[in-house]
Amino acid sequence: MSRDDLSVLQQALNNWPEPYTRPTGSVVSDACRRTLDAMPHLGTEAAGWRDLAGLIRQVLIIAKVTYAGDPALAVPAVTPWPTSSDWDTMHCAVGQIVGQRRTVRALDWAPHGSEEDKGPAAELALEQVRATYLDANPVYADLVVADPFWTSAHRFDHYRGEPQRQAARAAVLNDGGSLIVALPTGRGKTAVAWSKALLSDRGVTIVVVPTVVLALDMERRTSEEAQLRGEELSPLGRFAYVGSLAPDVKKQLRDAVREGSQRLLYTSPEALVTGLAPALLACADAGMLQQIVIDEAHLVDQWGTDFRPEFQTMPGLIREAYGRAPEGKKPSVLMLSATLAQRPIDLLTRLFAMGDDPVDVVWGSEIRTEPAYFLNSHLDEATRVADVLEAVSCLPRPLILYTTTVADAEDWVTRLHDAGLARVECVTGKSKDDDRRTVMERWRGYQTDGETVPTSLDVVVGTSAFGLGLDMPNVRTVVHACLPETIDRYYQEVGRGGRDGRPSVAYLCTGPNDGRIAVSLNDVSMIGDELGWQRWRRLLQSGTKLTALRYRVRKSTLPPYLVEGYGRSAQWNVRTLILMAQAEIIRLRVPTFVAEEDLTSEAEEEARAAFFEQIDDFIEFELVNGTYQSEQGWRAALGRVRDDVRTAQGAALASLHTLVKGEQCVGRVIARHYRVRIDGGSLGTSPACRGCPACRRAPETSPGSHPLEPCPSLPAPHADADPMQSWRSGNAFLFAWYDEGEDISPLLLRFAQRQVHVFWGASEKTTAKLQRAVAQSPIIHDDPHSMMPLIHTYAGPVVALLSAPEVDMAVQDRVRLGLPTYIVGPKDTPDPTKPGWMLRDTADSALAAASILKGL
DNA sequence: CCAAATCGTATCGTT
Repeated sequence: MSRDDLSVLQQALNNWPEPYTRPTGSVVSDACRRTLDAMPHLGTEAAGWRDLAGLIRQVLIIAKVTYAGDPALAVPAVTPWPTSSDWDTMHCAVGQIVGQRRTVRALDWAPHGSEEDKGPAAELALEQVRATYLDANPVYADLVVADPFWTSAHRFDHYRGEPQRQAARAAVLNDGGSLIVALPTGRGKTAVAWSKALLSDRGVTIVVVPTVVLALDMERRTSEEAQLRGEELSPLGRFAYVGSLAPDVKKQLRDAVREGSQRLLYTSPEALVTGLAPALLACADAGMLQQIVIDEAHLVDQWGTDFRPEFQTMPGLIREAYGRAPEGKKPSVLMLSATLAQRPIDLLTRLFAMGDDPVDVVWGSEIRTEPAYFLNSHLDEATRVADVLEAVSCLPRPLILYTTTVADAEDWVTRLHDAGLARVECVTGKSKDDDRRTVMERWRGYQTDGETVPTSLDVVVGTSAFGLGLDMPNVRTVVHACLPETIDRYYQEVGRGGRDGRPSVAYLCTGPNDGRIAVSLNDVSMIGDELGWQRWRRLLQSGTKLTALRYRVRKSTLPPYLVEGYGRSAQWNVRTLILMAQAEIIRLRVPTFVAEEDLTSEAEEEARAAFFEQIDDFIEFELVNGTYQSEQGWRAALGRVRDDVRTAQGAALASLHTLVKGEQCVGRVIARHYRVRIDGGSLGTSPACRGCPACRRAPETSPGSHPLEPCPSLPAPHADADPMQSWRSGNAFLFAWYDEGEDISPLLLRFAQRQVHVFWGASEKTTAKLQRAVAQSPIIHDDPHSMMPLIHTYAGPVVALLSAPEVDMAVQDRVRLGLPTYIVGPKDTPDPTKPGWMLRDTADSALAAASILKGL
């Protein structure tokens, strides 16, 4: 990708200050392209000497690591180009000035941290930074062959690895249950979320995303997909329901959801529980609500508790929809995230359990292998500033500089400008939507519509506002000039680098005041015992009891200790109820209008009008059990929730302090945070580390950057999941035998039609044919040669096709475990457990294929 | 008093 870097760039340098056009067909790196984009603006507001020096340095190192040798470029030695001492600070060596030019060579440089400046650790540090410049595409592990349903839904021939395969299977097999899927970024979770919708020809899938930008981005992708398949997935051709839409468009979208013709719709939690709620319920009533997807599901915990409560009132609406949907047409709930730790898993498991079934988890969690970590902590702010400036100057672009506060981000932009870096902009929560979009386009060098534009930014300084849904694969460096308040935030921000699978650098450089800011942000504001109890009593007293366990209360209810309502009081009531829902004292529900009996139609109309007038102020819940009555029990339960939150938050900050010390491997500390326990089982995340201070000091102890790929197991189907059960007459297996030469495809088809999804031992051609025949029912091809064939573990029904008159070991094991199995084999298959006997004579359930076909 | 973002609907009926 960098073949012509040096010749092209040298030409451009020779031409300067005259404009230069790169020959068509030349192949240059991203860094070279950026240099060419910057050069005409050198000396103006748009490009400074340090921008050019940083980019030229990057081009030289790319050439060095890609082709070896010690390449040089002849660079103008006149203002505004860097002076000799400027090049020095940029870790570049210069030659004598000849004819107003001098040669420049790049020297290796790595952020210096706790490891020795010399010796093997320092050498490793340089090597790990060098790897970031290597201009070569990563070698991916073998692709996994697609299941027939995956090909049918998406036309993909392969999965992006084992975790995606298991996630996709679980999502499509999920029938009215709640499922949490941990899948790393870049493993194609969008396709996983779409499968159910694209496989069927009816039903509505609502995808809840945290921001409008994401909703619009996904709308674009969905439109493209719909166009490509020539299918109408929305009567309006719209897929995002956001506040800024015109009222009539919103109405049409609601109507489309109501009648079930909107196949896919992206929206926010707020819109879901307000504007869309009635349409959603009507859709569920009609049995057309197929699936609700919660994208970035960790935010239910991270944002739901004290920032955007709708993330946690949302399950109330979903539960309502679930309850109303006819039996057999219950909506499935799919929660997706790349970064799930114990606390969010616990919370999602509690809040999103519908009906009596527990929430299932498919654990494909992986640690990113791209970053090499560098750490440094300064006791003095001035040295930190100098250190960060050096890192931002010398590390490869595109680069993100994270701070915690908005003021720091803005200060850094000024500081970098003053230092000669002009291709720098800032994105914080204060930035306007337009500005954010412009920054992305100028930084990436192409617009949302794919149109290429010149790059005019290499560095973005941001707070945590910069990142959600960030679509930029080739970020090479992430620098933190702060101490993030949780390891989740740190890991998420580090993970913005190296999305293309190529190495990146993560440099965490803390200063003296960072600890204080981190602690204050780490503290989640929750209502206390005393005030909470008073609020709860008052809510209950002034509320309406709707049924034995169900209440409607008003958010605006004032607690006894307040005489005047200020805006925040209502918020605290909601927070109190949210905390109680976390404590499982109550379950939140959505306010619904129920007409009283024996009312005249006018009176009912009036009641309805009054209800909708106040609906914003209403919140409904049901009591999970009677413990609310005891103040002691209430306090204890809420205390536990608060403790849980505080403990989790505290641990998430403590992990970061552990990191900063540099004594433990960064990859291991992160992996440890993403290890969870559920139902007594433990779900681990394999540690991985391309490099960090601890591993550089003791490389022999490093977990290395090739972790085991996870192969999550599929959840067991919930009750009554085998519609063929009667054919096994209570036994684990049915033996369906056929005569020599008999065509068994009608039998397999019958199994598929009766909702058996997993086929083992059949050829890919056979299962693909089955999928075409049943179309909407997912067919899973269980490959005997895959890492973990389903036949060994899957607790749902499996059709096992014998290739010879002989029961394979895997099938025997399955039968021994008592797992539901339909063995299809030749008539003369012997019983492996009774020498001399035929299976058709010994099996409790054995039938000829022909008689099964007749009976079905 | 340190960061993060979103949002306003609805209606009838019965084996």
